Amino acid sequence: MSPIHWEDLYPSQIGWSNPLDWTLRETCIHDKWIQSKAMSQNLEKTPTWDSEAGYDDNNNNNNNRQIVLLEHLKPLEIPTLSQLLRTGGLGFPPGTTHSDVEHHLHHHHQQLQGRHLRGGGSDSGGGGGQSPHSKDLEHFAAAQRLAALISASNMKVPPITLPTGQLPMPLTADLLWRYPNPFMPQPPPSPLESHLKAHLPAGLGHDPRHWSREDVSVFMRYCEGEFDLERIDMDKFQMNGKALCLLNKMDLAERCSGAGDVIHNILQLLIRESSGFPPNSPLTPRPPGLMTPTSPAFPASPWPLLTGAVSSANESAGAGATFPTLSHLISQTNSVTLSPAPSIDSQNGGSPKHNEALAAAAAAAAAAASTGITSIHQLYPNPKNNLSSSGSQGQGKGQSHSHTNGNGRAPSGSSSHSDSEDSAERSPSAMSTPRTPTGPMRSPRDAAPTSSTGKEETPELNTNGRLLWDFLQQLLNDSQQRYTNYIAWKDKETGVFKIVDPAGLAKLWGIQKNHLSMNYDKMSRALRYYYRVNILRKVQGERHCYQFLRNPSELKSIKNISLLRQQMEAQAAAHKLASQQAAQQAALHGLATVEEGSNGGDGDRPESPLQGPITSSSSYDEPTDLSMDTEEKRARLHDRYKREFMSEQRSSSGSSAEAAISERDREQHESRFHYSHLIPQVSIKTENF
DNA sequence: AACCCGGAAGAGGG
DNA sequence: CCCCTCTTCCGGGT
Repeated sequence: MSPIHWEDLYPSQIGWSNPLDWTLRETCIHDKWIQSKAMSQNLEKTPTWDSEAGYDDNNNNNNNRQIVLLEHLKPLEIPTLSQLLRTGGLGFPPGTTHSDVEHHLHHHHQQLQGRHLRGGGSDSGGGGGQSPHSKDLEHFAAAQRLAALISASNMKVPPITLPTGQLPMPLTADLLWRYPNPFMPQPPPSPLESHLKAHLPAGLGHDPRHWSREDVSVFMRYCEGEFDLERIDMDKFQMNGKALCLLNKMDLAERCSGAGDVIHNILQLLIRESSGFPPNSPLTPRPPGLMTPTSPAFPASPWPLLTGAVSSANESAGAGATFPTLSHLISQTNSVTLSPAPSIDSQNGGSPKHNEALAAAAAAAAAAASTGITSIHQLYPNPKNNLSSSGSQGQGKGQSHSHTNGNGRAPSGSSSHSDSEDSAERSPSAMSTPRTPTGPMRSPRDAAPTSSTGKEETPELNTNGRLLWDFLQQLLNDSQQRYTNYIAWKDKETGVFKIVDPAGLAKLWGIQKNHLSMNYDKMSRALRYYYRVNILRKVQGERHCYQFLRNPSELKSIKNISLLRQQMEAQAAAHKLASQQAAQQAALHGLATVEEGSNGGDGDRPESPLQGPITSSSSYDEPTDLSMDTEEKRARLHDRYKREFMSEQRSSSGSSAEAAISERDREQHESRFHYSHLIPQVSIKTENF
């Protein structure tokens, strides 16, 4: 049918190189070739990769070429690997496992090469695709097509740095394996796991991340003996469990060549095993799996997180090579419904057994995934020995009380943290997986009726960390204080926080937004945009210190910031007029505004503040004004003011509604979340600097 | 040098 | 197509 005979094209264009080494173009050709054979009925259409469109290559800093995060995964459109395996979609008999496929591919690749070398390649033209040979190819192709499908969908995968040379294929089988399918159910605990658990030397906790240095030694010795490993140089393992867990396969291999693999796998098993189901991440619970660092098949964490988690910050390091994974931060707006089974999921559909298994698997995967993360973050945030002096403080507060004015249920508004959590947990991610007791969300706070149930009428925005302020809030209010090495409250009451690690935080943000070239400069620009809407302000004189001017609930209830901005600016305009008049008067009196000027021009609006900054309604003037160029800005404000006014009029209740909202908000939240000290706080400059 | 600051343009998603 | 929220650059200041 097709004028082009891919059969002919295939071998000549691609040759018989290792599919894992194919270039984009080769992959494309291959795909088409395969397509021409209509080999797979399960896969509707093969995406073409004839362009580099799939890559974010237009960037100047092309060292950031990447394949994107798994953000907008559309599960139902993508057959999962397991599904394909089940249905034979890959050409493998049902029951074939992930690693089976891998082995199969490898094995046959070798055979293919051999055959080709022996001249067998020629049969591609005549075989019509049914020879064992082409069958083999189909297997390759299937894997690749799956990969292509995955990438073709909006699915985003962890950022990876690609070599600068020729373009690699979009998602080679290799990649596919490395970045396991998110929906691939985690296998049940293997016998090995059980064995491990049962046979660990006494005194060794099951969670390696909690091991002390001595524990690590004990463990290494144990492994040495138990698994008959070559001798391990203990000097190279003078570290605690957390550190040990941060070593990736390669790190381990360096330290104990032969045993590295084994050690790594064991650790991964243990981690997975021991970390039941950590609480949801502060941010978007992400689809399970994709980044599970504990994937049995590829224990090497997909995100090289482990490697550089610590130093990441400083190393402007190329691309995503090093930094803690934010996988759990990755949004899942479209929270992945356990992809595979449209038919299967839902509470009572299909065989309960299968259902259960799926759910469990998903949960397990999720757990596993967050596990890795947790481990990472745990390394940082250790509340004890951490710089996060403020962090610990925040922890106590944020976590337990500080907000819980209504005992019992977590007021959605009270603490930002509960907020975040709230948003995270209530997210549709409820996906097919019913909230089983083992669900990803069983944490202390969760024990209490989750706010998800009690979420008030206030339709709070569920931004899930996609907005910068939300992202920051969520990191700041992480119930486990995992990010205090990046950002921490200086004074939660007043909303003052410090970016401890600007570069690192920027990277996290970059990951979140999938702008891997994000840096502090850019991120801070975004922060600065918040000044004018009174979401943030800079704490004068202190580096990397900012202050939230609105509590999270308030923020969340703001439908869109621009509205807020308009509102603010309108107020500002009004206020400005007033203050100008006042100023004039003052000037007349010779009082002037010395105060204001002295304070770095920021004027901290000491004026209005009586009621606290948050008082959106009563307003205080705009932060902007400081930055403003009077004239111009004023004009602009006026403009906006008018516009806003009009729009308000239009929106019927207009100002009153708005006022109502802010007022309600204040009522609801202010009591639990005061920024009331704002003013003093702000004006206070931490001297030690 | 490392922060800050905002303007300008434009990307990208909704 | 518009709007919003950044992202990316940038020139300038501290």
